[in-house]
Amino acid sequence: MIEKQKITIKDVALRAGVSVGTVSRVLGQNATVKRNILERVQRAIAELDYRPNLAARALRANQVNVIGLIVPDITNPFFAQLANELERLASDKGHALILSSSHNDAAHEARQLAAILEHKPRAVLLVPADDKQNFPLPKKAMLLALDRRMTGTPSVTTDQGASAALAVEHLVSLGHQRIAYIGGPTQTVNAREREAGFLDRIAQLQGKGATVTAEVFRGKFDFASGEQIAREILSRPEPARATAIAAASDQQAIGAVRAARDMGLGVPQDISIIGFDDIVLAHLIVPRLTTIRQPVIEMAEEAMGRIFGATEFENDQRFMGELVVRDSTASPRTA
Amino acid sequence: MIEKQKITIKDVALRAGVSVGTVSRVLGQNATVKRNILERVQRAIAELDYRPNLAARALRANQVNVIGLIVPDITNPFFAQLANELERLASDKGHALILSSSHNDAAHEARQLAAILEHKPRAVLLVPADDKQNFPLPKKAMLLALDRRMTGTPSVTTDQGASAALAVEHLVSLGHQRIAYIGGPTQTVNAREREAGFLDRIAQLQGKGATVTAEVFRGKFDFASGEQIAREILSRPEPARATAIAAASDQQAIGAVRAARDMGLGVPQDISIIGFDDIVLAHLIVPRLTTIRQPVIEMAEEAMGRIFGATEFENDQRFMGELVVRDSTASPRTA
DNA sequence: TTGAAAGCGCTACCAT
DNA sequence: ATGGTAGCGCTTTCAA
Repeated sequence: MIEKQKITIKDVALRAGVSVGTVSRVLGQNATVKRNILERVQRAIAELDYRPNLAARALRANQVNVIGLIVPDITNPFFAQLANELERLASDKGHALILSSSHNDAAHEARQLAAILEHKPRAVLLVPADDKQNFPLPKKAMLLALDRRMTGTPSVTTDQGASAALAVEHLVSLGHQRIAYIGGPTQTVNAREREAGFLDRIAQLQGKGATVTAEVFRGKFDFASGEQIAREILSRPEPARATAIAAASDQQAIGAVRAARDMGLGVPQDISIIGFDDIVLAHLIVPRLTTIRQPVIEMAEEAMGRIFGATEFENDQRFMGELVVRDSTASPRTA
Repeated sequence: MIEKQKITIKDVALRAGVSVGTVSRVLGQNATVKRNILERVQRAIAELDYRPNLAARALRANQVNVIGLIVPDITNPFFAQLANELERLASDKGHALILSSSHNDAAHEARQLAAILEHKPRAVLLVPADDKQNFPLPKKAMLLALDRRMTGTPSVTTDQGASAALAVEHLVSLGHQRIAYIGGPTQTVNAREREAGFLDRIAQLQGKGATVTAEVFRGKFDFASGEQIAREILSRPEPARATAIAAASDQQAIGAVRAARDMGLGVPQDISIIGFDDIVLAHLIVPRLTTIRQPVIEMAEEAMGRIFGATEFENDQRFMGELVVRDSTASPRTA
């Protein structure tokens, strides 16, 4: 144990033979300080191993080098990856990341946000549980919705509908005509937008004379939901059964793969399965999962770029998803 | 946008017709305040919706209601689950969680720790990348090693060796005699302790006349490492090939399952595979993974219990792992 | 039991 | 360009 930090700006000023104001100026950006004084102060700082007291700065500036992040569930691999990228970028900028989970509960989320706001963060990144904000927006602290849009708040997201349409195109190009869609909880915008985008594209193709049909099932975004719903889908008698399952998340898709295997069905021989997100696990499971990739890194960089003002973008920035074809989709046997 | 918070203790004092000192006393624990005054102040607080300024408190107390958490990698499902539990418990106690990732880099970890310490957290929980601490310990801030032991620092961990031995017992009881062990990176204590515990139990059984043997391979804790090493193990000609693979992490084990399947080998018919950790995914993959569960929730509760002083434990608290038998292990065909 | 006031460490303003 | 100093909001003495 070394002894507690107690070196203040005063000690530095004393050693450098200048006033505290001068030391503060050296510390700050716009150092209008003479060269020799500057060096003297910097030497004193180094020699004393002086670290500025963040609490004092926070009190003075009413702002602290912290970024808040609220995700629905950090054990969701997609959000873990997002948090990972954000932490890395924040750390590069000398900012700490305060993490909390809303568990997809809007009331809890509001409480978490209020708690984080009391720490006077530079900004708060929120993956909203509900797209209709149910809390007063902070004036000074910057709030940015991430991955899911929220009314009245700027956002950085993937275009859910257009991305989901890619799944339709892939399956149809493979020859699938009966598709089951496993949607997410309808209170999340993303679940709704993905579903709408999916169905719209189906309808569009039908309008062009295609014989494709889609049936919608809904659950949560997690593994268990996907497994359970897929079991229901696959227990139908063969001729009427869907030949492909499109899921609103990779977790659901992985659950669906498990259900198929449990029921003795081969993926993709007996049933094609496509996910959404492209979590790391997607290319590690058996079979490797075809999915729609959300550009996590780009989204994280865009969000941080906005916070640190390096960029001046429109309020709602949407990225495009990308189809990643792997081994869980193929043409239906009867095609 | 509502307007910025500006209600201070002064406003409350004014409205309640008391001094700021009295308001502060009401706010604190040991409120030696007359009943009617107390109520008056509390009413003023409620009416004004006063929230104490955390930065000012932090400056005064040199301490803030924040818990630091440094994990090697938040995208590792085990650490995500740990972070999730910790965040929940911290939130219950009115503390925020500052998260950062060391990426298993001791130097980076030291920097992250220093950065977090500057925020004057109530405590820092560390899953150390290296068991030999390479940074000065803070005096006042409480440092607690979690999941992995570290010399000179109190810790809350699972007994790695004894838990790994459970895997040996399970496989041997199934009749396996040639076992391959996929270890983790030897710079982490847990990898070493698991491996040592595993091999010690093997040696012990050999001493009793058992014909069991183990061969050790080493990689990282991740999916890819497990897959790659399993591929090597399984590419040996059949008679000499191991009939069971024990991995140092569930991620490795899942990678191994993928390798086996890719090579046309059935799990557990052709090869038994057992993991370590019991991440959520373990019971969702195909086949459901037999593994050794680490008691994440208990560990998180123990850690938080110590931080909040509810408990007075020995310096190094070790929990026992638990064998969870699922579908990825069976008797070898030749047994 | 309550009020008054010092002071935590820092930044920014006003003098010089 | 530099020094001196007020004051951010709070807790905790010290008096009364």
